[in-house]
Amino acid sequence: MATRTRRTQRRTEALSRERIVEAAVELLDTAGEGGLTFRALTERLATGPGAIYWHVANKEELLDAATDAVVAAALAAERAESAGSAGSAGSIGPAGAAAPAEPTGPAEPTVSAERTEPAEPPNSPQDKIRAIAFGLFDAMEDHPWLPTQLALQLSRSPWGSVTPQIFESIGRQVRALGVPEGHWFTATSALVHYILGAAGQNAANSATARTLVPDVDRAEFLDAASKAWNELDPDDYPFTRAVAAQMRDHDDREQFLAGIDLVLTGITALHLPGDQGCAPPPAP
Amino acid sequence: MATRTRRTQRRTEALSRERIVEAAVELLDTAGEGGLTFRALTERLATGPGAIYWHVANKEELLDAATDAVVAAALAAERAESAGSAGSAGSIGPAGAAAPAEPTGPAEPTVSAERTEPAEPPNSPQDKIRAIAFGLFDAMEDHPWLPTQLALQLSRSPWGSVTPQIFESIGRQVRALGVPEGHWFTATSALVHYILGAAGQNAANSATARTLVPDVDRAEFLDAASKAWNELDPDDYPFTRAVAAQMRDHDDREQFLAGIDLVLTGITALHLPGDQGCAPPPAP
DNA sequence: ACCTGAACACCGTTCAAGT
DNA sequence: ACCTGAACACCGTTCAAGT
Repeated sequence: MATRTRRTQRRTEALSRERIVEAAVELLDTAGEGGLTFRALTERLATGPGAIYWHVANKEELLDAATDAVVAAALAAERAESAGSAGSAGSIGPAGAAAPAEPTGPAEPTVSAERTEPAEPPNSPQDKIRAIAFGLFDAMEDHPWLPTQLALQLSRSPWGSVTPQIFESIGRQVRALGVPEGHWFTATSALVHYILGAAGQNAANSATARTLVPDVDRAEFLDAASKAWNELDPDDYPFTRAVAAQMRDHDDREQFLAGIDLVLTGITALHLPGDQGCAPPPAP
Repeated sequence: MATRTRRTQRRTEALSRERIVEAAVELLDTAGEGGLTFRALTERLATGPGAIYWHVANKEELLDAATDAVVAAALAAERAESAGSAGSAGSIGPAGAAAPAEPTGPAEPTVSAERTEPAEPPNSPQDKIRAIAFGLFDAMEDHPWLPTQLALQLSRSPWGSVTPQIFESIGRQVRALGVPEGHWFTATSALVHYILGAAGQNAANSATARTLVPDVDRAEFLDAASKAWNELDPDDYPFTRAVAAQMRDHDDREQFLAGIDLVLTGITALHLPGDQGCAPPPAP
């Protein structure tokens, strides 16, 4: 709905891997995962399949490149936080996905009561981790195909090109946190897994909501999902049913943030026993 | 390599959804994700495609059912921990995947030094969470296609049939942990995301190792992957390079366990301030 | 109700041929 | 070096027809 620029591509501008990947991303955004076809691609680029195969080995590589580009843009946007230059973000990723200005700040602490953020220094490693996480979170909402492709690529070649990007971004902040080197891998892995999993799940919620009833608010969808959970067998699913209401009423970004803070707490509590070690003490 | 039973299927035994799903799992285990084809399936079951379509709506539903069955078997095996009955596990899942006896116990605490497990009561909620996690971990190693399909289904319909299964298993233990109800959803989500992500990544490592050089030990693969990380641009990937060695030498199960304990620590520290609140205090 | 199997539409990929 | 486009092999799915 958002992407409208550059329709009816003119046959000028020589073909290039970059242009192909760009077209692939637009096609994925517009027509969904099933919409990316070599035929659709050749039409949009006004060429034959052979031309595309000269720049790209196969469809898998094309999908990887598209995933790579979108993730890189999301991470670059976050990196340009306090600095002014937008880096190499531009072009790829529609709408405000790569907007370097404000990282769409985490939902304000509307939290019920108990968790009173203990006045962390702004721009702390924790803050930066949250910003990176929300950058990926937003990218997945803008590109509904991203979670799936990310998961596919992670399953296919876990040490491929995307993982190091995300790993590096988060890992630097884990290091800045003061975590001893022996625990870098574990701590970073935990954060990355949570972020990708939770952000992906949330994006899937939005996507499903959009698909089921294009115009409906996702709140209505969550309501329906919550009802579905409520109709599970009470003997087999007591917990899931009990949590159904909670799921319906939750705010995505708040929930996502709470999960990140949970992992962060685990990291600091387990690996930084000197610092202050424990949970943020309830303000006195 | 393991599955050998019931080859050259006889055309007796009426077709059923269950038999189709079973054949699909075997085909996936044997021939990989690309090997599951309606043509291969009809051959194996000695029917036509129409017969399959009478029992199953389409390929997507078939893949979902296969995923469902394997996950259910893994969770059932864990549930039969202290009890004797194996439940409805049987049949599906080759080799020792669904063996109800010992949950392949988490790697013994070979931990370097500092983390001295504070003598948790055996069969504690923590222990059960670890057992469930390792059950899924093992299932993913036995069925290399499982992480991918799990991720696909999660992206496709996050509140589908598999999620509640896993969510319920973990969630019950989160409740047993004493987490206040308001935090059930966050805590359970964090655990599930970490477990699926980390187990999947590990399974992908093993799978890639097997694919690249069928006979090589996965240690050699990790060595190669570690070298690949070491060849990344030192300016762009200082952290990832620094962690490469650590990745090479790690023990999967130990690393996986450490991550679970990290999230568990976060949960208890953040949500159980009364209990003892903090990280396992170094034994006096 | 359950199964058969030929047929259809579509897809990724190749390759001899052009410039 | 880069592009064309017809052709190939294969796949998921359908459906009229059988029992």
